[in-house]
Amino acid sequence: MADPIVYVGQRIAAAFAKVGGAAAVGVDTAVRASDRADAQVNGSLALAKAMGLKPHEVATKVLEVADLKDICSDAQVAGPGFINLTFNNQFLARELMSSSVSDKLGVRNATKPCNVVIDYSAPNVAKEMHVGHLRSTVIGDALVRMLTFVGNTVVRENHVGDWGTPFGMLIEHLVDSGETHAANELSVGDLDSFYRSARKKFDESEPFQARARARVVLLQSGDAETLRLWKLLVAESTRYFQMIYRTLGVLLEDTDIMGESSYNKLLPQVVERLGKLKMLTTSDGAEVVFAEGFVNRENQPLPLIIRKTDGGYNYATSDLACVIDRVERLNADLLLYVVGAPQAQHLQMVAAVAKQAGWLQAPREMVHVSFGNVLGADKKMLKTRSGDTVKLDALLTEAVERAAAAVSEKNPELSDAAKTNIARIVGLGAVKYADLSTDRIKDYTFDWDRMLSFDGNTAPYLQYAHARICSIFRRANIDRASVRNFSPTIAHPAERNLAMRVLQFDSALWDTIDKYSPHRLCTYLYDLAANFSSFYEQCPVLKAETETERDSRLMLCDLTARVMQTGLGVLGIEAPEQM
RNA sequence: GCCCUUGUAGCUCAGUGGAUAGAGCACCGGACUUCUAAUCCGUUGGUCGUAGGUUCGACUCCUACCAAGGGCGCCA
Repeated sequence: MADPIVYVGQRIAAAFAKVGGAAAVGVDTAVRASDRADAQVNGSLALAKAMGLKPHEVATKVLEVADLKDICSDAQVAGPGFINLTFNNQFLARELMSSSVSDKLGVRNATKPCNVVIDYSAPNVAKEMHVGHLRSTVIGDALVRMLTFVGNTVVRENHVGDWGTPFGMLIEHLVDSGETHAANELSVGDLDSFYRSARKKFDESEPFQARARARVVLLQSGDAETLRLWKLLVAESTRYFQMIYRTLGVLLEDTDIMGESSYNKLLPQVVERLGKLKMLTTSDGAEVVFAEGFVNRENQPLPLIIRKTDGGYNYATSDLACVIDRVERLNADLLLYVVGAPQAQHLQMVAAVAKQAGWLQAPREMVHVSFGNVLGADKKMLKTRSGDTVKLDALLTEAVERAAAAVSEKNPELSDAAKTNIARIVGLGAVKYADLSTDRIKDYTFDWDRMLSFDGNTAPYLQYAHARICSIFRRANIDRASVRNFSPTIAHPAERNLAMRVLQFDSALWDTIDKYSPHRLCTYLYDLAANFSSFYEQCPVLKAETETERDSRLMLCDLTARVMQTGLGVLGIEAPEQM
């Protein structure tokens, strides 16, 4: 356990228990980072109230009892009864060592590793991926990496929209266009025009509508020729998705696709099982479940529609099938849904019904990792100048182009190959980081200049800090791995700030995981970069006063770089060695 | 109409019931013969939407209201 704050927390909690006895139960004895010392403890005020004593007295007693000699150089009561703790430098050095030689840089493994199924990305077949898919894909990818990093088994599921009524019209349009021509159109990535043409025909031509409807029936009844045409559409789209995922550098693969169609066989079972449980009600000709606590406009109970009046299933049925499949086939303990905020009520209803049916029993749980929209400068949904949705591949291309211009300007000596690679890493990193670094629940404003800026809470700033460290080792021709056993000595304040920050990686990552909020790790990494930049200005490494100091700083630099690289890594962002 | 989310500096955003609410941008002023100045250091800037309540203590929890966005029966 590397984080000094977590470490001292155990001793403080023990001291509180000793002082307060039964009164200390339920009192928040948490140790927190402080701007007045290294850490502060506020629990004395609450405990004093419970015991009818003065907070200052309680704090004093806690300090008398607490065993802090080996880790704190200073511990005192301040203000009304706060305890301020200052760690001694030997303790910090020891913790840095343990972090440096640990394969996970001091990050604790999950106490109970579990099976996590993450549902994310979810583009639609025969439709372009746009900025709306960016958030789900990028946030989902970061969660996959973080949860895997701490020892969980993670299953990626890409719930692609590959089924339903639109496929009637898409298949008929495919027939009209001719398969070869359609395949060409789809393979150049111009999926939207294919979809729009189909839609246009559907809206304008009644005979076409009739054909489309008949085709849906054929598709659902498993007609071989129809399925063949459908698979053609799916295959072209899958190739396109994979191209985007590779460009974006996310972990999703073809084999992660579990489209809506995958659950077809389970749908009748959902109805059957709900029927047996006597949960189904017929309402306006549809078979529905009334989950408690949900009402419609007229304040009447709001149903979850399992089977439509026409006998077809809809997305609620398929989402329930998903729950069953993930729990019973994949043995999922935790089901994450990285899905936009508008789906909140739907997912709540699905969860409520799944629980009521006994398919989702505690401690298994379903969590909606909800997120807001990407906005343009006008505060409305991000659109192109002509008012169209922004295509994801165009957005990524522009990001890399903009980064390339910046790289050429700032570091013209780099080889063309290096420039190309760095531009790719910086451009994609900027886009991903902009998405990850604000609280996912909120909408965020998309702004090229800000995300590619080298100042502030941006990917390039963090990547630059990492590149500078690499540069130190490259200049001096020192092997990074060779300094990892060096014993650090903490002397300079900037050195100390950096050390403290490095040691907080564990708690920052866990805090991020507990809340499924990548922006918390971003904030930490930004602070780390800022602490490093400050250190870099004030503390010469290669020209340190003594060899001991030099070795110590080399060790601290290497550890900082590894935390940065690993931290960015679990966010799905690369850290180049040169910029 | 009911429900959900959001509201913090001019702008973009952090903020775990705790002490004096923090960054970045912008503005203004400094620091390159130096391990990458793509950086650093400093100044200026606040009714935490409004009003109550709970609490030793509230940006944080509760209630009401205001504003913005979203959801509310057979699309997904």
